[in-house]
Amino acid sequence: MTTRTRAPDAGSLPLDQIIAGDCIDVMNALPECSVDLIFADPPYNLQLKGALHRPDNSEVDAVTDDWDQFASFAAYDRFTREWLAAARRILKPNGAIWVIGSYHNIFRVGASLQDAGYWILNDVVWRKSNPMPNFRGKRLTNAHETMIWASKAEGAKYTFNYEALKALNEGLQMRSDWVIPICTGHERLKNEKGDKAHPTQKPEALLHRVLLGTTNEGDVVLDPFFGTGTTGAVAKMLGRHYIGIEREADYRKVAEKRLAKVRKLDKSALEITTSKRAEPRVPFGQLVERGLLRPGEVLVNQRGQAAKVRVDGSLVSAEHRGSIHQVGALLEGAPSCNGWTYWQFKRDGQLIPIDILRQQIRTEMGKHG
Amino acid sequence: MTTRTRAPDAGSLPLDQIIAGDCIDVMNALPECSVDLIFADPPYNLQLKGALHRPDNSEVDAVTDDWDQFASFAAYDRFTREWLAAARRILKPNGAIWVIGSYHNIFRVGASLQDAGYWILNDVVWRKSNPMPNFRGKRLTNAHETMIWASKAEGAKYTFNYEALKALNEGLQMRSDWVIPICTGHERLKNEKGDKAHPTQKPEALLHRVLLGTTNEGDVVLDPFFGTGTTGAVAKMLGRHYIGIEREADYRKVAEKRLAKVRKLDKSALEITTSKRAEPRVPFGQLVERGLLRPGEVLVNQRGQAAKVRVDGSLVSAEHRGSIHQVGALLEGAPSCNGWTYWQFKRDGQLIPIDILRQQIRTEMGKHG
DNA sequence: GTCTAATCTGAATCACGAA
DNA sequence: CTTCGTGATTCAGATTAGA
Repeated sequence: MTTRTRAPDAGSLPLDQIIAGDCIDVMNALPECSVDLIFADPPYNLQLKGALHRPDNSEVDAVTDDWDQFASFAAYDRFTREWLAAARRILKPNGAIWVIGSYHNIFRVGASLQDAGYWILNDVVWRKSNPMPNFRGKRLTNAHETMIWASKAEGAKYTFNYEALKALNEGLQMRSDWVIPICTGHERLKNEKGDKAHPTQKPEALLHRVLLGTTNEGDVVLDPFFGTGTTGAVAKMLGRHYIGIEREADYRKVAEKRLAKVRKLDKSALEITTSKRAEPRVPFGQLVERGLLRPGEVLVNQRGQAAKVRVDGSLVSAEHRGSIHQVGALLEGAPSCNGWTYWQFKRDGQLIPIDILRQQIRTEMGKHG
Repeated sequence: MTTRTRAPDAGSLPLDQIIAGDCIDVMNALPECSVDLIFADPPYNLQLKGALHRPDNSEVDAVTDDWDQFASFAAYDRFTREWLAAARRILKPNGAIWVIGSYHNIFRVGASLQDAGYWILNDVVWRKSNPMPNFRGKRLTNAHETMIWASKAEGAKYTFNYEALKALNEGLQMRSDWVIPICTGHERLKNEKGDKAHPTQKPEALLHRVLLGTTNEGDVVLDPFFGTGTTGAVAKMLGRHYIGIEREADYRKVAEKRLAKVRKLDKSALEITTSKRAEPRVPFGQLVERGLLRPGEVLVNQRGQAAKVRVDGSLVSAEHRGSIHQVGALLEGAPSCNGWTYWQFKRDGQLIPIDILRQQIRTEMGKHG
């Protein structure tokens, strides 16, 4: 494995290498119809303004790198259309592309994909199990990113390993929403100073699922925004060839080092057993939203004390207000209380524990909560 | 409640009604800057080809209605830009919009929203607990739809009931991924023949969360693609005004019947948990004026550092002077500090947070109007 | 060493009213 | 329009420090 310092001659394919340079120039120098899959994590164009502090006054280390700065939506669109066109030229007729983004850029990317002639197969939601909260309480926690999976054209015979993904999902068809933690801990690459080497390193689990599901062993996977090489690392591990393109020398250096350590897995090791998930948490408010309890309805405890359900899923008793757990604890003078087993509601003259309703919701959610 | 057969005169706002007609014409006839929220479920432009059968050979009842047919992406974009512009004109400056869609149309809608000057606040994923499987095994189960929440412009003061949504999620910040079942069972409206009255009826739980989180009681909510009136039903229940626009007489008829049955929830059920931000401001000096704290009295922080209260409500420590917030920030070397939660005073040997005194004043203010 | 508590951090379009 | 002061606001998980 070596890093090339200039684009390769047309006709040859620089397998398992990182190529230095602008991805549009480099892709334009590669032979057409030669690549099986492209995975792209382009700049998101975040348009951040001032600094942001956590409630404890620490400062959030935001993405303020030059490569994420664009003068306007029009400039971002131009850039997007150019790299998407270059990518489409080098894709084999039955090749496919994945692009990941957030609400800042993904709508522009998706529209440009369609305009360029790609055919969208699915959009996939990466649901983060541990996202950064919204510290100021001004919006919803931005807890997901979106990936678009598209074939080169309508009617193309793209690769889809249906059974492999089904096995990965405990025998159930793989859905379009994937729960995966963000990249932290040992997996997160550090530079010499001990800081994160790249501000937006993606988890290997994400690429694992993408490559397992939409490429075959020996396929060529190209990543035009290679960064620290997650795509290459997972490709190598899974026995796929990779081609990385990266402008920044610092990122290339980290990626080279990373890739040198990766070994291809043997087939038996690729089969993973997934641990059984804990029962999904059901917020009490969902019973109200779903009409299982009416706002204004009265719950009672064992001693006959009553509390009224409010429209936001909080309770009000004669003296207290709060969650089902808080009001229960206050009525009992206890430090805590499991509201699910504490409260009952009335149906047809019968008192029924509200936990019955939670079980009902969990059944509906199946394994996908 | 009556159905109007033509657009209303400019200047008047037809509250709690369903208006017959094309949504662009009708919106253009409404007064500008008059609506608090728009919820839109536009045609998805599904581009379905042949019939689809389940493994048991039964046929899937697909969306093949005329209103979902567009000649091209360009035609769909034209339509989208027009209704988004009409919608933006009638929005109040601090109004907001929600649009729901799937990967077929949502990228075009999102890009058009941004181009029209709307400012995206979040994209929200509706994760279906019970989606239709992919019968052919050719793609991932399409298990979600995407909603975009956007303000009329960057910097606008949109409505966001942070604490109410947090309560609905049992005390945790509401995330951008919502697990809600699709609309089935008794909630799913049927026509005279017993078939579903509308092919894409949305669940009330979805609208419950949207309206609770981003409107206030008495707000005006407009739905330009009203269908069978889910937006109106939830709005009425939650004490919001609705305006529905719908072209198809069959849908209007079903919606009229549905809305006639809906009752507004009673006042106590409608109360939501509110943010401290909404509470009246209490200057620290009032504690001194009212004799809750004596001038000369000493406050201490967690680390035992002291500061003396002066007659004008300012503090003096060994090295700093200023407001409770300024002295706290200086002692911590922090960019800011909430003095109310930072300082404590002593009573009967006990250390008590000064915020208790502010709450006391607020309670008194409440009693006196 | 072992268990517990404190600390740190992640693609973030993150305040607002008075003067 | 800008400037200024008040004061509201976080979840999961990994790592480090302490008992």
